[in-house]
Parts: sequence; C-alpha cells; structure tokens
Amino acid sequence: MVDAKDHGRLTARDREILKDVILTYILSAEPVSSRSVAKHGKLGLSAATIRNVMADLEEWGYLMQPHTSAGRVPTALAYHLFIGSMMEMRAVPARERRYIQENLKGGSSDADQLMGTASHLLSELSSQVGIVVTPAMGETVLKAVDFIPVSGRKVLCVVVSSTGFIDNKVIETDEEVPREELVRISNYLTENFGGQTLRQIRERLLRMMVEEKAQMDRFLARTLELAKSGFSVGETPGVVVDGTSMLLAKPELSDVQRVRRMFEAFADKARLVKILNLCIQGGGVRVLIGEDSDLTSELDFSVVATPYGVGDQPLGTLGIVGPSRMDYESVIPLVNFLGETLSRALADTFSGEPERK
Amino acid sequence: MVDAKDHGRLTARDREILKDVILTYILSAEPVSSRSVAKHGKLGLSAATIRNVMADLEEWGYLMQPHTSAGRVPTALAYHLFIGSMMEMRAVPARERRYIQENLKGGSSDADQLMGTASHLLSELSSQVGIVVTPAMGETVLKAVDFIPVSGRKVLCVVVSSTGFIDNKVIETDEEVPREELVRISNYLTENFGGQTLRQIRERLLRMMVEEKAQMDRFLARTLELAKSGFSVGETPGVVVDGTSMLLAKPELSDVQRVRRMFEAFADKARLVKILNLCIQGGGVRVLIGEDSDLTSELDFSVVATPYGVGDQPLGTLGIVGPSRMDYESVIPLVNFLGETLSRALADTFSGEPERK
DNA sequence: TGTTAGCACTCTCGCGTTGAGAGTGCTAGT
DNA sequence: ACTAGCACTCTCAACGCGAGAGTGCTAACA
Repeated sequence: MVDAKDHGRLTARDREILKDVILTYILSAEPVSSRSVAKHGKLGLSAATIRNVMADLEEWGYLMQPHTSAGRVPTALAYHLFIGSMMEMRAVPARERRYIQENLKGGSSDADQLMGTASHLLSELSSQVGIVVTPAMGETVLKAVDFIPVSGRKVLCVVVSSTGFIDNKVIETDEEVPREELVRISNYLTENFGGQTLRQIRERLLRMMVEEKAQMDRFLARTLELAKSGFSVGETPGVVVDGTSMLLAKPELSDVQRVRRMFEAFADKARLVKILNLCIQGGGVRVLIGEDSDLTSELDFSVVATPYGVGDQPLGTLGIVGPSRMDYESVIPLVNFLGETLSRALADTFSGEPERK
Repeated sequence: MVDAKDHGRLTARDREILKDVILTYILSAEPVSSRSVAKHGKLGLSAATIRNVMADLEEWGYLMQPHTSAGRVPTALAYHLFIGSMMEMRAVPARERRYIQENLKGGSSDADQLMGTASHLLSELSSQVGIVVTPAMGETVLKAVDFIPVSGRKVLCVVVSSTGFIDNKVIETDEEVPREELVRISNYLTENFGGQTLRQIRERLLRMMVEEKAQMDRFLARTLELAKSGFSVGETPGVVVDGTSMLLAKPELSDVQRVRRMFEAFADKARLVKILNLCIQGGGVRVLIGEDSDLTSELDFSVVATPYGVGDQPLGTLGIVGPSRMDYESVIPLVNFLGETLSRALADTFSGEPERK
C-alpha cells in the first residue's frame, strides 16, 4: 500500500497520462492499453514510453492490471486523485436544471413525494442508482398536529413537520372522545409544542406527566395520552432507492452472482443509511470509493453523496451509487445541485412563517 | 395446438404419469426423464412404457422437450389441467396462518401499511414476487376529511377512506382561511359527503357549483373550493411489489438477459395492473400461465391472483408472480388466505360503524 | 395386445487443445 | 530520454472429442 505523499512524485506528464487512462476507462469499461493512450492522447509519445510511465503508476498504486498482458485499470487511489485535483466539473446543463426544478418544487406536494422524485431524478439523470435517506421523524420539527375521529374509539393522528413530512397514525383511545374535544386538543398541542422536535416534545411530555400528575384535569390528561401515542413515531430514518434496474445494463454486472450480491446490498437499508451518512460531514459532496466500505469494496462501487437540510440543520443525505467507473465530472455537480434544490424545496414547502428564529 | 376436448383421451395411467412429471419438474427445475418417472413412480412400469406415454402426451400438447434427447417439460396446458383436476390443495399451515394474522390485523395501522405487509408476506411465504394492486383513491368511500392550516394560504388536506386509506395533499387557497373555519368546513364535508365514493362526490360538487352558483354564501363557496382541490386525488390504482430479488435465486434466471427483461416487466406498473386485474372476475383465485399474457409468456411466468375487497365491493387484486414451475398446491391456498385476511383487515380497520347499509 | 429389454442415435456439456490477438516488459538502438 | 522491435504471457473463441443422458424404434415376450 502506498500512501498519499507519493502524489508529489507525479510529473505533469504522469498526471496527464493517468487522467487519460481514467477518462477512457470510464468511457469504455475495459482495461486501457498503452497503445490507445499513445494514439488518442494529446502528447505525442509512443506506446513504449507510455508503458514505462504506466508501469510506474502501477507501482505507486494508481493503476492495476487484471492479469499480466491486459490493459490497466484505475484504482480507488487514482479516482480520488482524479476527483481531488485533476477533473474539471461539468456544470449541470441548463435543460437538466430546469427539469429538476420543475419536478422538485416545494409547496406543491408533501415531503415524502419530494423524496421520491429526488431519488428518481438522481437515478434518471445519472443512469445510476439514486438514494435518498429521509430524516427520522423524531428529529423533525413539529409544525402542526391534528386528531381526526374515524370510528368509535379510533382516532387518526396526523403529525406535520415544518419541513413538510407527514405522518399518519391510527391510535385507539380508552374511551370515545367527542369531535370538539379532539379539535381543542389539536389546537392546544399545535400551539404549545410547535417549533420543537418530536424527540424534545416526547421528553417534555414525560416530564409533564410525572410532575403535574396530581393537578391534571380531565382535558389535560386526555391531551397527554393522545399526544404520547401520536408522537411516538419512527426513530429510524427511511431510505428511498430508485433505479436499481439501471445497473443491469452496465457491463460490470454481466455476471448473475454479482447481480445477486448487489441486490442483497441494496436490500439492507440499515447498512445503506450507515454508508450514506458517512458523507454527512463537511457539508459538500463527498465520494466514497472502493475500500471505504464493505459494500463498495466488494462490488467495486462508489458512493457520491451530500447532506441536505433546512438552514443549519441537516435532515438527511442524498446521492447515487454505482460502479466506481462513473462519470464523476458530471455526477458530482448533479448530486450537489440536487442537494441544494431539495433543501430549498423543503424550506419552501411550508414557507410563509419563519422557522422559529 | 391441441384443444381441450383431448382431456377425455387421457387414461388414468396417463394422468398419473403426467402428474408425476409435473411434480418432479416443479421440484427439480430440470427436464424430467422417463427413467426417473419409472423409478420413483408408484405404478411399476418400465422406462420404455413411460416413454411411449410421454410421447403421446407430447403429441397432445401436454409436454415438450427443449431438444431431442432431453427430458420433458410440462406446458401451460399441463399446468392448467394439473391445477384444474389433478392437484390436491395443501392447506396453509397453522403457523403461517397465525403469522399472517398477527402481521395483518386491521385497526392497528392504516391501509397503506397493510398493502405493504400483505405484499411482503406473499413474497416471503411463497418465495416468489408478491404484488398488491391498491384501489384508485377515487373509487374509495369517504370516511372523513380534514383541513389543517400549515402556513399562510397553504392547507393540508387529509382524506380518509372508510377502508383505511389515507391521502395527504397540500393545497393553496386564494386567501388565508382562519383555523376555525377550516374546522367547520371539515365537519360540514365529512357529515354531508361521508359514505360516498370520491368520484361520486366530485360529480356532485360540480353540479352544486353550477346549480347553486347564485345563492352561495361565502362559507359554502370556500367549502366547495377547498373540496374541489382536496378531492381531486389519484384516478390510477397503485401497485406494491415485493421480493423481486427472490427470483434471482431461481435457476431459470441464471441468464442476465432474462433478469433484465424481468425487471423491465416489473417496472411497468401499468401493465402489471392490467394483468393482475384479469383475475378480478369470478371472485376466487385465478391462475394465468404462459400464453395468457405477454409478460408471462415471454418469461415463462405465471400469475396467481385473487381480488380482495370489503363486502360486495372489490377494491383491488393481490397475488404472486413467478416462474410457471411453482408450487401451486400451496401457493394457491396461500393467495386465497391472504386475500381473505386482507379483506377482513380492511373491513376491521375502522370498524364500529356500519359501512352505510 | 400391451409391456419390456436392448440398442442405435442424437444432443448437450465439459474439457483440453490450439491459434489468434492483444498487451506487456525488456533490451538495444537512436 | 525516447522509441522500435521482439519475445513472452495471458485471454478468449473455436474446435474436436468423449462421456453421459435420454430418446425412439424394433424385436422379443407374456
């Protein structure tokens, strides 16, 4: 294993050749030979010279060959170098920007739909798998709550978060609660607890139930009971995956065994969340390649992801997953743009009232 | 092509042999030879005799061989005969019944969740792909409707159907409507329109808007405006698919091309609905094999499906899809049982009040 | 006449071989 | 320092071959 300070060893020519190898490999999916670099490369060198350089690059850990006398393939190290200091981002084309913005504007739909379309857009525009990690409901900020009687002692509880997430839940009360009282309870809870996260609210409720147990009147007792059930929503974040079938077209998945492992990997939502959330640090787009996780290393997959959220609070992560050989130059800007657009859409969903300054 | 009256030609022995071929093929996924039938078959016949019979069965369209000098494989005709008059249903084992009932009991969750678990149960217990077609929201019967102010002119509209389906929708009003008025509107609509399907309601609303245009007061105008937006929900049924990755383990999908086609087939939701709804007639479980549709014939897949619903009204379809070679003897009872259980769960979801006798 | 044993025939599948092609590493020459 | 040339290695597709499995047919048998 060669460490990063070796980067300094690369001459401008070395870098040029490495870049060329990476670009052609991304395009062709086949090991690239010295000959092809010599031919189509800008610098007029012969194949033999290129060979020497490529041998060096292999020694330093940037390239590898599947077997002797095959062309060379970039390693994760090479991709990282490429992304870090060699490639030039290609801005998202205007028509795609418009397409995204049209499909992903806040206010017209609730957050769950937004998650779905975001995931689909990611997949469609990158030809990879699109993934969106949705926030755990418990971490979202309460906007409104409402109880709707549906029959007998059954009540439908609707929890609306300030970022547009909606949770429906049927709860059963001890005794039938009249409609008017449900309205009063809804109003009371919305006014008194709006602006806090569901987790905070749950804790506060517990404290109230202990402290004020004695002097609670009938109304408050019922309110707390309903609130306790209604606010006990999911602790775990959800995952929306779209476009897995896209990958079947890629040449690296011509083997059924790999296809199976891939689907197993995508089925394990918990692990997906863990991997995607590795990208939550730093704010911008992050790229995981190969060794960084078991999913990616086993299948030679990469993850390009970025956090999204409203204001300072991160809500979740979004990104794409696919073979390491992917078009980073346009995929990274795409993920970045989608992260921004989704964040804005979520902020706009229930705009009109500041978030709780 | 041989038609059905040939059934009469089959002697008891022929049927016995055909049945044996089908059963072993279902188990082994490989063309079954005369030898294997002779060996393990009850009737003590030699392989040569079996061969004669099998040649007849092939001529009559019940068997076919992938190539000369391979064993024989049942045709769709054979499966139909098998299902119609040869197999003996295996009742769903008690532990599975319990498992299903525990996971699929109404009242504890809303209908969308039920659809999800039903689909998952189908897939898990049959090792095939589970599919549930959910009713178009417009065909469901209104139980309650509620408007929740979320910010400025934005209002969240919650439509609850009597079978437990819930639809959330953010709508934008012309001017801000005070909270109390929204409550009044919710009550008014719930009381006056509960018990009708959304489609009926939409039509009645249109009539009202035309007829009473003149003498409408401010309240009614607002109400109708909100109702019009809120009730304009999906015309198209949804589809929940689960367990596609199960099929990757099956030997018939060892080829990547087939895997691709399969995923494309499952991605086309509209076509799935159409195929599943072929089974809606007749009430009980129906089986489509091979030629019956392009999806099934192209991939040698079968569909086992049954309608579900509350009372006399069918709501949707549910079933499983997989290679024609499937264990019909237990899969059919399973689908049947799940259809009944889901129907009951939906009926129970908001029990306590009769449906509108 | 129905059943069985035997045998030749056909087809698939796995395996080793072979030759072409692609690509490399090395060395000698510029 | 670069390049041309050449021998070497490895893959891949094609081919042939033999084993194995299964059939169809025919002749013998009850």
